[in-house]
Amino acid sequence: MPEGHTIHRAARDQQRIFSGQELSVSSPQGRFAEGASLLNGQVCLSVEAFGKHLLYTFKNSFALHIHLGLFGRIKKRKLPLREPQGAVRIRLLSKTHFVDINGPNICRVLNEKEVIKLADRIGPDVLRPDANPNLAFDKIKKSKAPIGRLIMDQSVMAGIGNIYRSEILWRQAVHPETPGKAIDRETFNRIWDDARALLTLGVKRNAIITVNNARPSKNRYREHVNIFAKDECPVCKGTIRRFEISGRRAFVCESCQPMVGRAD
DNA sequence: TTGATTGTTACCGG
DNA sequence: TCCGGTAACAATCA
Repeated sequence: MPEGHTIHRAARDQQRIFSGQELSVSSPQGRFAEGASLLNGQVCLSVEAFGKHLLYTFKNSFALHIHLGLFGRIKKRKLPLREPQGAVRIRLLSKTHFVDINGPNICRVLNEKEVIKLADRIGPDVLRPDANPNLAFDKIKKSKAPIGRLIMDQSVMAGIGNIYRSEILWRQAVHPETPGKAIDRETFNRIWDDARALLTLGVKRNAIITVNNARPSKNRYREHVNIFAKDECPVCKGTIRRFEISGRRAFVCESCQPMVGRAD
């Protein structure tokens, strides 16, 4: 489910309802009971996203670190409380709302030192205004790894997931197997700017939308994409090739995304 | 029951 | 030391 836009949207929503509030923190399945007890009754100072990582900072200087992985979900509801559904690892409750986090890959309490360490290993986040894209370009221009791997490597740049990867490179006419060192600054800027624009739209609409003029949302999470999991290129009508990058499926239109600067 | 999935990390060999 | 590959883990649904 989650790419960067999901986490940023969750952070935005929960910042609004939780910051400055004393939270009740519990672990319905008992699988995070020790962690929950460290945070229970504490005042939440902020809820922030770093790439796909979600960080709740509490007044007692501890922080809750969540990563949803491939399957995790965040559900935010107004009171009254409902029974937890499925694998709820942790439940956060204020006077007005509660949030259930199902099946996260990471759910743990960090001290201040560990928070710094976490922020350090995450690359510039396309959705954060304080991000420095130069850090990403410096790594890309030195790498012979394919650009399709690099833009999804969260230590190079943060926020892009498997769907946005194929979509952004198609929109910018860049072949995913182009070596990083063959990407010039102008091309990188287009990729970065498009990623920022698409993920920003994703936060706003709560959906992955990479086509222009997508229909208005229908109350329901819905994708509007060009080539991801599709067979035909919407522009040239050619066949979309399916292959893998680092074990994740990738899509390319060989005629709209010509390969340049292949290293040999 | 099986397989597929919008993700990350640890570990190992070259 | 730095890669790239593989396995493990997480939960849900068709």
